[in-house]
Amino acid sequence: MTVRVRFAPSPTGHLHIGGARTALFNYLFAKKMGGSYILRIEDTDTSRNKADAEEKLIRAFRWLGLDWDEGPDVGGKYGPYRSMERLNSYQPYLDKLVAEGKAYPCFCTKEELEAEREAAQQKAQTPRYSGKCRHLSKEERQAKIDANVPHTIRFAVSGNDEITFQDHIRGDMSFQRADIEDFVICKSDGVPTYHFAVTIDDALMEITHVIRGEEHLSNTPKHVLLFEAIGYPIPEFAHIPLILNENGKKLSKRDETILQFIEQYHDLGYLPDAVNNYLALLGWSPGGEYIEEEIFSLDKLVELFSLDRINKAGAIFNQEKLMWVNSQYIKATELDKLVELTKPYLDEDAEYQLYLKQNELSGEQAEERTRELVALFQTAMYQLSDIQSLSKLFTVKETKYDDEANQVLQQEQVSEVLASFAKKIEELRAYTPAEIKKALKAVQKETGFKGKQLFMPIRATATGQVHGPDLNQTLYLLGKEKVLARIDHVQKQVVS
RNA sequence: GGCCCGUUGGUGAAGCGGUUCAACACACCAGCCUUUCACGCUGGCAUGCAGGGGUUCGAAUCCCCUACGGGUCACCA
Repeated sequence: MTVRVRFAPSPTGHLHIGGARTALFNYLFAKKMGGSYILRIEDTDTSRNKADAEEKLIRAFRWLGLDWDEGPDVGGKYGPYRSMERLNSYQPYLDKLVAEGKAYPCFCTKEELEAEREAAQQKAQTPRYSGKCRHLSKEERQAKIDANVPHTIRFAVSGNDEITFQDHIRGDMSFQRADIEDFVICKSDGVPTYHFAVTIDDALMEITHVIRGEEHLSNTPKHVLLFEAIGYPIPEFAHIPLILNENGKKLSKRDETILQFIEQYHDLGYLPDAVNNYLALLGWSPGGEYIEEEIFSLDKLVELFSLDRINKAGAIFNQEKLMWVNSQYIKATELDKLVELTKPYLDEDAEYQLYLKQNELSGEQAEERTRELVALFQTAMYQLSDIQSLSKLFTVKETKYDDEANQVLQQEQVSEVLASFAKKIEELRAYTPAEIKKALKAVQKETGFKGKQLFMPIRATATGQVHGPDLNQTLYLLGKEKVLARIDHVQKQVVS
């Protein structure tokens, strides 16, 4: 049997990290098993569908590199891959279930149902459908249908036994049939509900494994019932634990304490494999010899993945760890590639553009400067967009001296070191990192100060901070004029 | 509230009845490297595995109860 899995989102907005992680697990499993990974759009909630949502979803997935074998845009033998284009597939099953008495029309209005629900809740009872339309006589039914009374179709759940199924992650699951109400499988506008659409779709598309979020665990008995009713084999299930926010709650799309859309990570300069890598580790971990590693390429993840190593408990999303994973990928990226990826952030940065202009850098020189910057900050970037704040070190006109810097500038050797250094760089025939290094050496010789006593005053003076990238390179990129001006400023203002 | 699911450090997690079982990673702290900084490296960080009962010669690992957390109870998916 060939494995066939699917990710079946509804097109209601951006792809979020939970969906991406579910899709990733499906993808990894399919690839690992040599099976097919299918993208299917469940758009039966016509009122909530957003026009460009599918397009955004697809763009985000393409960026992540989770390509599907069958889907709305690439087609496939089991198409179409949008529920609303599959209406013809659902109808015969609906008719059959009604004809067999396994489903029936329900004429209750939303208002009636709502009232019943509220009444039940007031009495602290579990709200559930009364089943009143189930017992309508043939004649009553026909009369209402002839009178065009709007109706839904409900699935008739009867019996007292248990519904059981196997979950790859949780083991044996069982639910009481009596606890499941007669649920709606077709809405009054003739569109099937999600429950009906997914099961028919999964059945007809010959899906072998349903890997989805834990929020669907309690829906699963309904699906099992439907598979049985239409006489199709029941797929295997794997309900993966939820991704939680830092308060341990299920992510809500309105939750703004956390960046939860893939697009946001794209925009901030995350590398797709870093996102995949981190997401894979949320709720899953490789066993065996790889247990002490954390960085895995997509191919490696495919190789290592298995459903039984998925955790049971929900996982709190930790943005810091994602950032760290991303930084590992940035460090491992070849400079040429990294420059290419980072350049857009500098291109859109007004301050950097101004800096290039003021330093009369254009064309190849500008490219070279960009490259130098990226190289300098490669180990400091956690996100590619960090280049914008990092590069302020060079582009900002007036530097602010922070407390630590001011403290350094109180030291008594500062004035002497600065004076010597200013003189030395004035004498330089070329203002390059290599020459600056020599000048620093010369200052050491002349003043006798070295190490922190030598470098700190200069770094603090030139940048206003005591932390930063390589000093030679920093001084070089700052430009001679700026460095001299700041030395002058410090000599006059801060010291004394 | 009913029904499900879960509970190892701040976070992700390893562990799947017994030779250090409380790995590893993020974060944090300390030190080293670097004539400065960062990267990196090294070390520290749960006397205990939600709590209480069992089972067993022996339990984080099996069973039960309690507590807590989460999911779900729509003509949403």
